[in-house]
Amino acid sequence: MNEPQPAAPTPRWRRRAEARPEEILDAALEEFSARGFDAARMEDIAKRAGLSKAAIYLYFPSKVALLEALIEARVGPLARGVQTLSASGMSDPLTALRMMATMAAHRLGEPGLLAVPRLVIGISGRFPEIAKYYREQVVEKARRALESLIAAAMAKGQIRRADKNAIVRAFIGPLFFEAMWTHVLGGETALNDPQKLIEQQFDVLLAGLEPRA
Amino acid sequence: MNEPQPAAPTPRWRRRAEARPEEILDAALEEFSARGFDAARMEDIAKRAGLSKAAIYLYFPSKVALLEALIEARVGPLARGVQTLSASGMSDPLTALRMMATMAAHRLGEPGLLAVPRLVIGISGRFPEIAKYYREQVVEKARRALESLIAAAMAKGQIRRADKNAIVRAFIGPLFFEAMWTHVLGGETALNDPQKLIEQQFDVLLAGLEPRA
Amino acid sequence: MNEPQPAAPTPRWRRRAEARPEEILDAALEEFSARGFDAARMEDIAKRAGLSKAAIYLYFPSKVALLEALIEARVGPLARGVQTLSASGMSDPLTALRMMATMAAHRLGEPGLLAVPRLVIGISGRFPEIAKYYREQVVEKARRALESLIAAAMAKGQIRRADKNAIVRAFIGPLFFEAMWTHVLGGETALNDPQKLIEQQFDVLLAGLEPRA
Amino acid sequence: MNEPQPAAPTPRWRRRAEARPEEILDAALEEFSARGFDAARMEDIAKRAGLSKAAIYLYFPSKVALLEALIEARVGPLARGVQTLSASGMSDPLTALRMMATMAAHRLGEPGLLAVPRLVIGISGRFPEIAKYYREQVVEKARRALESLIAAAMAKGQIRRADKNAIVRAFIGPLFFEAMWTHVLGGETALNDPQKLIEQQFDVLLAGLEPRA
DNA sequence: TATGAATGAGTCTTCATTCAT
DNA sequence: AATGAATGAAGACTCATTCAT
Repeated sequence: MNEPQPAAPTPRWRRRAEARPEEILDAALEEFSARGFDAARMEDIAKRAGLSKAAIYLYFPSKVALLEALIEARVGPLARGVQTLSASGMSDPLTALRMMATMAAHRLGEPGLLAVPRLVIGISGRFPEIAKYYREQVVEKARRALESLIAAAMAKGQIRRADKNAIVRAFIGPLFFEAMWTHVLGGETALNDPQKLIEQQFDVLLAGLEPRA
Repeated sequence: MNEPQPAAPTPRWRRRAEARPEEILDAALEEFSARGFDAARMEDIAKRAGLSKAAIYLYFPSKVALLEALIEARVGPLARGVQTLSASGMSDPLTALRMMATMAAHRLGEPGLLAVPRLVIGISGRFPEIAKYYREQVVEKARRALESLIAAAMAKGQIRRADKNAIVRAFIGPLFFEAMWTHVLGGETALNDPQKLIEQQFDVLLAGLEPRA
Repeated sequence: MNEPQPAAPTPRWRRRAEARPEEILDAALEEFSARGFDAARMEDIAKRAGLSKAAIYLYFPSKVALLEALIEARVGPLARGVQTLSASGMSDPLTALRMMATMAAHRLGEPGLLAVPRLVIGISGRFPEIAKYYREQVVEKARRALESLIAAAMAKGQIRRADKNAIVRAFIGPLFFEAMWTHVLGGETALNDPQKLIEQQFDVLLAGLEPRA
Repeated sequence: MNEPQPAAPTPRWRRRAEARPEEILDAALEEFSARGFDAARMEDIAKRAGLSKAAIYLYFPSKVALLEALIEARVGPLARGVQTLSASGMSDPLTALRMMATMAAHRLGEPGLLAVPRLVIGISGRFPEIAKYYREQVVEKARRALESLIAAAMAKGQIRRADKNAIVRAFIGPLFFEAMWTHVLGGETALNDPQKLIEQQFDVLLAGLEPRA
């Protein structure tokens, strides 16, 4: 008796249980975003995740731990995405850059796009470690990835030589600013037509980077 | 005898009392920045301002009111500064823009430069009204001021015609990003030589805006 | 085997939890009575109820809510009692009145008899709504019940016709005054022999109401 | 120059100053009545009396002292009034009683009539001493005065012999109840026609006290 | 006499966290 | 795995009272 459950069909409730941490993180992100880390209440997170307050502690030992897990969970995919993208674009870096910008522009419409960065900014005073972690794992990686593309583009003569660092900033900065403006400060602008937005932006940037005659 | 009391002596304690609100706001900004609005304790703010907890309530009726007063107090000068600057630069807009960029770059080194914006970002979820206020009073105004300068530069043929909105973003975005990177996320980069930083940046931007032959 | 669990065991702690609100109300009444609503401390109420301060808030959302719940809880039974009593005495109203007076006289000895009315009087300035509620639910109802009995007694010729309102006052007033005198102002008088007290009182009253020849 | 102000007319400000304590007591009574002793704020009392918070402490050393002074100030006249009244009515006690009832009935309309008693009731739990003082100085004295009158009326054969204590209660009780009902609990009744009210009441009472044939 | 400024002590209320079941 | 109940610790806010002027 008590034979091994053949091929372990993973009863539904178990799958649920396994999904729990993820659900909790989602709920936490929403609450943290809406209220800020300190004002967010564990009880609300629990309710949103469909659990009791106490149940969260079965998965995360504390509120801070929940925050850390949340950041970590959101950081991985992002970082990987950026790297894959840049790696795969090495053959034609300029096109790759343009595609990335286009993708970014399209995603600018998504609410919640900046949820994590905004959260990180909000807590950066209280948890510098987390801010540092985020910088290293996301911003720095993205920066490096972009730098590689730019370096490649220069090497191929697609753009003229200039300070790579400045170019990275010129590339990310405006997008970041636009996103902040829209999603954090509540402004409503050029986003109606993201495609146009990014073209204009890229125009200006690329015009400045055209290989000189 | 009984000469006119020269310029009203104003007993020391009174001057003190009049200076209080400002001292409190300073203390509040420091605490809010360090801990975030919710985690900051009124008692710490009071201590930092050299008062008792209760005394703060003689000047501000609540923690939120303190926050609002703080934002408001910091917003006025900033907005005014930007407008003055842009107004006075209308005769030679391109030079004005370059000067503004230079000034900004130099101030990038100041810690606390982003204290208010960071704070605003942190509370934007909980107090959208404040975020909106900041956007309208600071960011929007700055944006418009820059736009005027840019329009003037175009009109004078100093730079080629292009989407003004995009140019504004291209101007502000990189600086904002750099500041965020440095002061909020704890990165340490090009700031060693702000002069160089801004030159590179401006180079890239202006190259793209050179009037076409 | 496995007989039906007789009458659902309900673990002790659960029964405890269910009894909590009542225990808290008792404790609250005692503290409110002893100190007055404003001077009473939630912590003392909690201690008296055998809970932590915070636990009270699991059952009542605020101090005022606790007060309201308390009044409401004490009002129901009282009102019902009065009405039952008067209804059941309709066949011989005079006797019923005498019985009610006797009962009242006997209860005059109980300390805490006036706890709720005194509390209501004390807060009537600050919470007129509660005072009104108490008047309508208790005093008014009692008044009406007595009036019915008196009307019935008149109809039956047990007492002479006179202003019913005046008779009600003549009936309640002295008892109320005596109770106030004793329990609130700390006087100590005729209460030693409540039976005698009420007889004298009733004598005077009834003599005035004897049907005229 | 600077001659002696002839006959010291007591400069106006001084008279004001002398009137201060009384003004403060008035203000205190109003605030205490409206909010209850504990909820009343010294600042509000001061404002109502036209002084600064701190100035009150020039006249009364503490909030409790203010309360005590208030009670004491209101008690004196009342007690004296009652005694004068009863003393002067000894020649025709029954008429005196009727007059007193009439006066009481007329004053029933005054809001604030019960302000002090209500206040005393409200604080009786916290300051039994004050309650006792009020009982002894006011209620007890009134009681005794009434008892004298009643005794005199009996001696003169104006009313039949009965328990004096009961008669006093029968006399005061209904009036007290009516006043409480109206001014404290917010009911609105027979007060429209106080003359009628008291006649009915007296009718019932006196009918029971008519000398038996 | 009078007051604006200041504060210490206290109270309500909240919330992350624990625990018995 | 899950939760209803409970609490300790903490923080915003209030207010009687004091003091320098």
